[in-house]
Amino acid sequence: MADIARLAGVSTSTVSRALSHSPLVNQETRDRILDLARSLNYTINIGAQNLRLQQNRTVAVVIPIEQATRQQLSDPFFLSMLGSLADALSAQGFDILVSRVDADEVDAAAAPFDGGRAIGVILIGQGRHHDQLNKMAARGVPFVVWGAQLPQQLYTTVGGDNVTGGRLATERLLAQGRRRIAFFGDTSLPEVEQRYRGYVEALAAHGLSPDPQLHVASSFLPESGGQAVAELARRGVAYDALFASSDLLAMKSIHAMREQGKDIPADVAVVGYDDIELSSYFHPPLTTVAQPRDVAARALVDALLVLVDGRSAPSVQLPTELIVRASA
Amino acid sequence: MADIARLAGVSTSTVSRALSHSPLVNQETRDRILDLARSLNYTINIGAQNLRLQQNRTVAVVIPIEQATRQQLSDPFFLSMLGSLADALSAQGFDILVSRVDADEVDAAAAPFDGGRAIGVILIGQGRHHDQLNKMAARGVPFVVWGAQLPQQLYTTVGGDNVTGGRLATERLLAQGRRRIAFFGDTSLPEVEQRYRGYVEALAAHGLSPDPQLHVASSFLPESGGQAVAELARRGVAYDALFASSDLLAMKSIHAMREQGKDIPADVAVVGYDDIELSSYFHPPLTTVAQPRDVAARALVDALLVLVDGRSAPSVQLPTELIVRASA
DNA sequence: CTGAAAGCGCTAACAC
DNA sequence: GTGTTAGCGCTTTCAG
Repeated sequence: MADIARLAGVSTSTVSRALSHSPLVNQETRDRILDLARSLNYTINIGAQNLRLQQNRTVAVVIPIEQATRQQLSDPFFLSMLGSLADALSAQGFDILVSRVDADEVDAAAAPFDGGRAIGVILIGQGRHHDQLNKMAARGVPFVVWGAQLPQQLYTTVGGDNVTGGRLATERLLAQGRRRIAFFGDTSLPEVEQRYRGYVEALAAHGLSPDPQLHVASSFLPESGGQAVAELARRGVAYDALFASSDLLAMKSIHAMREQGKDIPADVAVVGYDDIELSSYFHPPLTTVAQPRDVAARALVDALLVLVDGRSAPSVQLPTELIVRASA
Repeated sequence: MADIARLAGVSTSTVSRALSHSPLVNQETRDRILDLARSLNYTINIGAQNLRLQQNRTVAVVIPIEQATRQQLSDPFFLSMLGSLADALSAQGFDILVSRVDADEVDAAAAPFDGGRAIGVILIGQGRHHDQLNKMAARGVPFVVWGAQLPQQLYTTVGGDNVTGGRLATERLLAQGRRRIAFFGDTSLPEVEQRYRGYVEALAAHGLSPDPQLHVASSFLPESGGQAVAELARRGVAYDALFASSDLLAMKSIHAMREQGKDIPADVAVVGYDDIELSSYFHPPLTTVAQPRDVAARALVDALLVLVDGRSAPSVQLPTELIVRASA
């Protein structure tokens, strides 16, 4: 900026004003300065500007990962949520700082805020440490999380209606005459737990009670699907349907079942969760519960901005929809 | 920091030194200050620190998208590359600023650097505007791109060996006795063009010349696979194999062909490209060309750091590998 | 319409 | 071992 000032024969104040299109500065001077800036590929140093203005147009997007299992950022659902968030945030002129934290230390997600790097944090996924998030909220970190709404929650969540989602999925399978419905999913995660609740509700509505033998607490590991299918085989339990807590898990499980010679959906009908893009191209095309990613992303951003504004933002539960395809 | 200084009864200099674990400051004072900082959830304001230190630990990761088609950030390959980059950059202590630019204005990728937000830029995908990238390089923007190496290139690329990849894929199909091999891909993209070259080379080695009727310049649109398959049908061309320039495209195409009653691989053998995670779970499991994402991510980061250091970084071409599965 | 000066939060000589 | 001071790049009163 000093360079430009010198070249234009004005002070840095004038350059600053010109660059911010202040009407105070002479039209001609302004044009000269803007031209100069353009030709030098000059851009305002945002760090310094932020410092001076005490403002910030950066939002941190944080993804909790299972450190223990060294899981890669790989579930297409999370990734596409990131894409939708990128859209929503860019549209509002925010920069996006992406980071990952250990799912067992989600409170580390506050770092970009504490360090003044971001005005707030969006967490894609809630992990199992509700208490850590509550503490973060208590000490005033503005953040919202994509996840389930829990009792005594001090923070704002945006999430799908997991109970209904689980119920819809299970009802679909029941409607097809299936009675031995396996459930794959780690119920220590609140979202999965709620989907499981929907599953139990649907069973109950048909006078059935869940068979614990049919529940495999498969985690989000690379090999999870295969392992879960193998586990059922080891237990020697019969099943004619599967409700998997994510599409990725459903696809891996279908692959494993196919290797056991099972036909999908004839032998085992399958419903997944998330409606990732590839679900419709999978074979058989996957029946699944759709979560509205774009709406969710906008809701997350809106809620965060409300929080940053010092107001309180209510949690949002978005409707889920059963997408019926060939797998069930 | 001033608050802590006051509470600790010292000057901000001492606080600054204590926080950076300087041995200059008295052990006892230091512990008192660190405790205080912890209890206040204080973290250094990195913006201010960067300003003062004239340093920066942020790298911009930029993804070119086809604005015209409003394409979402959806190809799992790009997303998982982002994941690998996040790993590689975090490991080196860098923050990641993610943004998307219009593929027709890739030079906008320089913005985070120009604005002092990032020390350099990693572009995931090269787009079709080689010239814009060359100009960016010429004016000293430190950046590396995941993409193809081109003649007269002033910038650094890291990419797979696309020609070999294309050759391997095509050879596999030829080895299975296929002779009418369709190629789906937008050859205006350098990487795809090179894969096409490998395809042509492999054909030539078998005394075949490429039939232009078999080439569909399908873009990376959501519906691309279906459209490409429909286009072949419209042209009335017979084919017994398909080489798709991405796994996503391959999967969509397989889905479309299956709807036409074709059996994969009996009627049409298919090879994809990228080896995304779901390829092995697809039905049939996809034969594809693997690109080493983790190695690539590390190479991209390493090259960028060399550039930031003011040295010049050679382009890197990583080996590709044919992963044989059931689809071909 | 423009410039001088102060200060955002931080660090590093330099002094003591 | 600690404090004083200046300054990173920017904006904005306040004076002209």
